[in-house]
Amino acid sequence: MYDFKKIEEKWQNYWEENKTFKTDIWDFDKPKFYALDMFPYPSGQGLHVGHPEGYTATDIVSRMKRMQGYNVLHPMGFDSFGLPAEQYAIKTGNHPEGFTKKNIETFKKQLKMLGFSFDWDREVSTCDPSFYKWTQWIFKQLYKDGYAKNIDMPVNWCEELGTVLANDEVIDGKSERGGFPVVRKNMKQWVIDIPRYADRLIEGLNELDWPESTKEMQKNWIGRSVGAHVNFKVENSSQSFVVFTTRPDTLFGATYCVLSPEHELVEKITTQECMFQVLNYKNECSKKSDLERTELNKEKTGVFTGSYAINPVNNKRIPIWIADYVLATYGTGAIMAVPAHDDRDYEFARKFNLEIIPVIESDNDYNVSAYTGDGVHVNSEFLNGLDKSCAIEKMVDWLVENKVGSKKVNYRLREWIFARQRYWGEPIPIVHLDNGQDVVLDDSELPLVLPNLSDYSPSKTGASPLNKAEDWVNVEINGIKGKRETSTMPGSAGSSWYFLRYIDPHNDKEIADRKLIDHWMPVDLYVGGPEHAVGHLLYSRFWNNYLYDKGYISVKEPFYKLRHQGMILGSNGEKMSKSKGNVVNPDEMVNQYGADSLRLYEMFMGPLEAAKPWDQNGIEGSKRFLERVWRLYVEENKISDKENKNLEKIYHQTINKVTNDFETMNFNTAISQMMIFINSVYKEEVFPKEYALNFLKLLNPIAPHITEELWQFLGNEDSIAYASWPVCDMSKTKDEKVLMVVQVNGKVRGKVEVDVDISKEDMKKLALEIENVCKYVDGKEIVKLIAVPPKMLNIVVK
RNA sequence: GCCUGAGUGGCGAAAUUGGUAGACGCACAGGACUUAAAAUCCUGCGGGAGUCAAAUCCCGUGCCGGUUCAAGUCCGGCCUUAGGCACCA
Repeated sequence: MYDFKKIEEKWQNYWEENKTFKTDIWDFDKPKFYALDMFPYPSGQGLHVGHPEGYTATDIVSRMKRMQGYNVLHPMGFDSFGLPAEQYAIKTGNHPEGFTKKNIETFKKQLKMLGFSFDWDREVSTCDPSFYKWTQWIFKQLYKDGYAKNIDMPVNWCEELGTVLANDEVIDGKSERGGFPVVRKNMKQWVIDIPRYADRLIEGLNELDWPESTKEMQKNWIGRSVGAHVNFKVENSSQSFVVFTTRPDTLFGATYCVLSPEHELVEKITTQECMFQVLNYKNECSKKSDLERTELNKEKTGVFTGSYAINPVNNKRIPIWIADYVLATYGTGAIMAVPAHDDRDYEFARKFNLEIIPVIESDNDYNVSAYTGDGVHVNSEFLNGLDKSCAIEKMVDWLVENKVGSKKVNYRLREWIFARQRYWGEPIPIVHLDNGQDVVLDDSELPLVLPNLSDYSPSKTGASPLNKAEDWVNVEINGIKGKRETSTMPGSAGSSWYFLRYIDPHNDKEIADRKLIDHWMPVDLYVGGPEHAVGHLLYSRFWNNYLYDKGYISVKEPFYKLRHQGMILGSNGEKMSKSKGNVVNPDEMVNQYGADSLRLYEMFMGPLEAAKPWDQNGIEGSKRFLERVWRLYVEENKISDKENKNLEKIYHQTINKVTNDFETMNFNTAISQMMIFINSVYKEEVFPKEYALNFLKLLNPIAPHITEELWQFLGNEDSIAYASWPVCDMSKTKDEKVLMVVQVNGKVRGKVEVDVDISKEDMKKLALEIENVCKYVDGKEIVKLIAVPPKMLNIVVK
């Protein structure tokens, strides 16, 4: 009987005791393979069934690579700073560390129960001071190089959470965690200047084996757009402002300008008569949250400043408005409006009766809409007759010549807001001295460890809970008093470089030994959810590129090959949630069917990246297959030293398909091939021992416990984990006879078994011996014969 | 609105370069074994026509059209759906 409980416990203990999966990190003789999972946040709920999906995928590849002679680094750790632990602390008054540690223990137990071949000696945890020492150290480098800055800026403020949020933590104007409203607020903030790496981060994508959709998402998130700056003078004033436009060629069609309400010039240029309404409008806008701004996006609003700008290209006098459809944070916070060729400007112009001048030829009705298509320029003096790209080029030349503008690239990507007003995060190693200077801590003072608190709750004013630790906050450096920075780093800090730490997790001199980094980076395979497509994966790439530039790493890009696992849905096809009662618990599944069955089922469900509904019968079917394998080996008495020619072909085909499918991560089809193989063996009297042994190796990456047990049952003393991967003899995968399909005019009319090396003439001859084929050919003229020897012959008749 | 994917039996899904659509599994039905049940094994399983049974024929990969001897696969135009972005000038 297949007693999975006994078997799984036995082998998990064996692996642990023998340190079977410990990586010999300094062994550079074998080729290396670094297989990485996105490490989990150790929540109080424990693992859900989605976790083992991605982890099994990397585990399969890792186990195969080990058998193929690679030195494999396959680590696991915990992204352990974060909000739930902090909220637990606020509620109970207990330190979040205890809660986090307990959760990590639960996670580890669950991960071990699933039989993953992690090297647990390399475990890292981002909240561990010996780890965050180096997070702080990297921050320090960024600070010294001017990438980390403490500046006054509008931020996403969440009142409920009492902290600022990064752009990717705000969804539809609400916080990603909790769904609380988020407003814009000006605050002194730590930011990291990621836009300076924007071009690098776009270019780097080219060399990566990543899903195209993820690359596309990153490109869109960075949002590079090429255009021009144009300088507009304010009439009867010494003031001027710069606008950013991607369409400098439409400058002759600019009929007004718009400044964002937050633009610094607004008060300076507004006339006395307009001042009241302008200030009023400004005030209204400042009160709007992001959510309201997007909700109100149906109707454009704005007010006239009373002033006029001079269009540099034709000295035309055009009104200056302010409107919140122009964003303060993008470009220069000011635009030239070309209502004839831009939908937003058109809408605004129609509402406020502003002039619309077409400068691109079309038969568009400007009473109905703007024309945003391409065409030849008109009403544009020296641009008339030119197409878009020529006109842009010529206009930019003109702007430069006349010193009123220049070419300019803008990015949608904003600075990375790198501070949270929270307790449970890495302290920022900065002291603000009373003399106004900021000082970064000396390396010898790292890690700067979090102080204990009795009350972890944030203050409503936005001050970090760390302010309450007065002994910790107040310091003196060289006789000058000062206060420590009290905001902490965001969750994405530690996760932006943890993959480097696995390489040398106990090193207290540097991030990791340089020789080890050189050997082991980049990560060869990285698997995680698509929800990290922009946040984590962009930040990590940025830090890695930066550390490369600093000479600490030898590769620019950290993750060579990336794959996402799709979400496992409830059996009703909806997202699993407690309220819907469709949650599947992995502990229960392991308890009922075993880890091997769960792993097998999750890999058999469908393509890794697809969203798939859970089917309770499916996991039973997977267990049934493992039981079938078990009986074949233990009860059927077919295994012997005899040969069996009948199995030769399918055996080699199976090695070939499983190896290729594991490599390309098509696990579902690899499994179906193994099922086909086992079905064939059942039909035979003799199962050659060599085949039996090698099949276990193929199945081992997916179902490691049962295969270890059967491996031992067949007389082996060592673990199967390092047995050499079977090699396929391609010459034996070919058939001698194949089924030839005979078509007449593209429709299948007959089938006949033929030799693989059949000639075209013989194909025709055999085809015309088939009665049903003759029925369609007789009495007609054969126009053409299309042969794909030996598989298919199509007879075209008239 | 824009950018990515995806749409194939009752269900999850297969299908190198265009070349037998539905492998493998689930569910279901019938049978064998059993006093009986479970387990296991065998058989069938897209729809329709046809037949005692078969042979055989027609239709069928979201919809409409096209290219081709041949289209799930390529091209054009839609529809639906998932994810991402969204007043980014």
